[in-house]
Amino acid sequence: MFRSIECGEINLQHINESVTIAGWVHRRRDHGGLIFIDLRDSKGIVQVVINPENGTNLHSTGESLRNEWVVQITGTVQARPSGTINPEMVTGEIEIDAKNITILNQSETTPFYINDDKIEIDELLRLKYRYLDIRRPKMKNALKARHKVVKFIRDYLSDQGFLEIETPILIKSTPEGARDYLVPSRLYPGNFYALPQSPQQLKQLLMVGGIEKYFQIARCFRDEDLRADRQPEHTQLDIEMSFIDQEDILNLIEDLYINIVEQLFPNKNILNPFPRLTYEESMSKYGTDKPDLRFDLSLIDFSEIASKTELKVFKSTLEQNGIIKGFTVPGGASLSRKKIDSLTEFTISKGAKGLITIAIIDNETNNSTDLEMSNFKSNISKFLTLEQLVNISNRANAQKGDLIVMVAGTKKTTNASLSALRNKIGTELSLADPNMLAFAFVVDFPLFDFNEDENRWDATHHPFTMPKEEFQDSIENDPGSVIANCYDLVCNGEELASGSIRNHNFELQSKIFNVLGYSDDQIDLRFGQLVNALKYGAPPHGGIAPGIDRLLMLLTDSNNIRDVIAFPKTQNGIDPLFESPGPVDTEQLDELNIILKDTQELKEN
RNA sequence: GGCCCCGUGGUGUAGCGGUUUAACAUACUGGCCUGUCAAGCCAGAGAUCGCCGGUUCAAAUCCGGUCGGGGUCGCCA
Repeated sequence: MFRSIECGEINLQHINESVTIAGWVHRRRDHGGLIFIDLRDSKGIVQVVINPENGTNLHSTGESLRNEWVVQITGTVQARPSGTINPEMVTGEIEIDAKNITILNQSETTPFYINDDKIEIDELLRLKYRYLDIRRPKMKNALKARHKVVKFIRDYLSDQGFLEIETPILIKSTPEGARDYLVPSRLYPGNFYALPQSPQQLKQLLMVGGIEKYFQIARCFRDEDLRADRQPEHTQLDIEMSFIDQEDILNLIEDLYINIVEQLFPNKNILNPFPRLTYEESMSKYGTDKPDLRFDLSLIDFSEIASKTELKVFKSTLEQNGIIKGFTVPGGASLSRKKIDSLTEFTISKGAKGLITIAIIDNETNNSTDLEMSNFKSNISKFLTLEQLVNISNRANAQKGDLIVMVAGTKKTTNASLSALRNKIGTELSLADPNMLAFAFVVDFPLFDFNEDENRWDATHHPFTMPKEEFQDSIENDPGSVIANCYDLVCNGEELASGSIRNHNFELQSKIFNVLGYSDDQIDLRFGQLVNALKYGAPPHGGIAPGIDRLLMLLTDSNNIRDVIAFPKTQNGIDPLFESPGPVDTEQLDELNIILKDTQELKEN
């Protein structure tokens, strides 16, 4: 027996018991006589006292100990003398009177503090020594939380009759959407496997296979540029069900997520039930399909009022089919000139041409509720009449002391920049309750998206999404108008899940492929297996795929995805611990029939 | 590929043209110390300031390039 109990579990009930514990030296306090060791294992920390009266050898071993050495200690649990109880520690009422210490392993001085995670360490260093980083409470807690969530999901779905089924990691490249990671085939020179971007087609094939309720904690691979919330391999809860409609899936996810939060993260608040808004509503009210609903600041369309002014910006925007939108920042009139400038700069960086601001000053010269010219401080006030300014503030529902911000431009950039500005202001004015998880469903996405660059229709979600029944006749003659049985789960401005009801009918699926401009050969090459399967009694089915990493980010208050992944990659796709990707032996390449381009040439490209 | 921010002892920061032999905290090494818990006190070692080039009498400090990290736009069905 290596140990009889774990450090964090010892309490007053164990007084006078002899225990053997093992762990890492978290901290050492050497008083010359008494030596205190805080010993840490995965369950917690306990104080060990090394008393010189218990033997010279024991004491000199105690003196030699250093942080992060691994030791096994046998001793007696005793109550701490009065006045020395540490209320900050879970085990602060007791300590271990050491009788024997065995050094199991020594440690070099670690490259960063293990026993203090208040100091932010350079992330590259943390990743290079990830095994040490994981010893720190923040990472350990994130990984524990992750385990709990995944276990909860497995139990929950399993109880409801879902089967967890693994799908291959080596599949075929279906060049569309994200860039595939490729794996060369040894047995078939010149041919490649691809790592799945998601098990999409496989889970639909499982439905044709009669599984009816499938899930998987699935790894998904996409060779695209990374962000704070994106990794080249991320984990999805992949779900697919047969004989269900959209409501069944939304209800399932809503209930699952409410239970995860309520049972595992009771300090978090949620909106119950989850608000549902259509894509159209979300875009018009928040300028995005993944709104942060922890605060209001909803967008207002000023195009109508703007059309009645002589302001050049407004006129030219409207002439070019653009829009004028904005929102009211409560109390924003007191923001400094410098602050306003930085918000303007931010908005421009998100694609806007500029930012119009109208502050409604609460001045002493005008005590009445009626506003006069002196109440308006704005970069456009000299181009507008008092009546127009009052109309705008009425439309914006703005009071004295508030600030109205506006952007004029194309629908796309106006919404995008205002949405980003809304999030920024929400954060900076602390409008969002940090313990709130504002889950919401966004539904009724368009089926197709016009790709201006390539002058063709793209699938908004993916090509297997089913259009709503009432739009099925317009698929070919008015693709842009077609609304899909497609839905997202969003939370605090993050997209957490995406799903749809799929086409189980071969003819309908073919029509959609036609609109997307696929030739029969392309359909056969990329989707042949799925399209064929639809011909053999495919049941009505649909599903959803929530991102596990992003959910964990929100649940653990992490601000990037790497903090909830044990061994993540940097923004450039590097693993600093393994130094991957790395070169391979010529023999390995030979077996794969691969010849590298000249290294000089590789560098230049 | 574009834009923005960052790079100074092991770690986290300060210094932002000239008494700086680059400062502080902490970690580290040694000594003292029997009730600490971020133990304390004393002493010591440790960075040519990511790299290259330029401006200057003088560069950690200014400029250009480059490498690395982060954020973001493009991209991510």
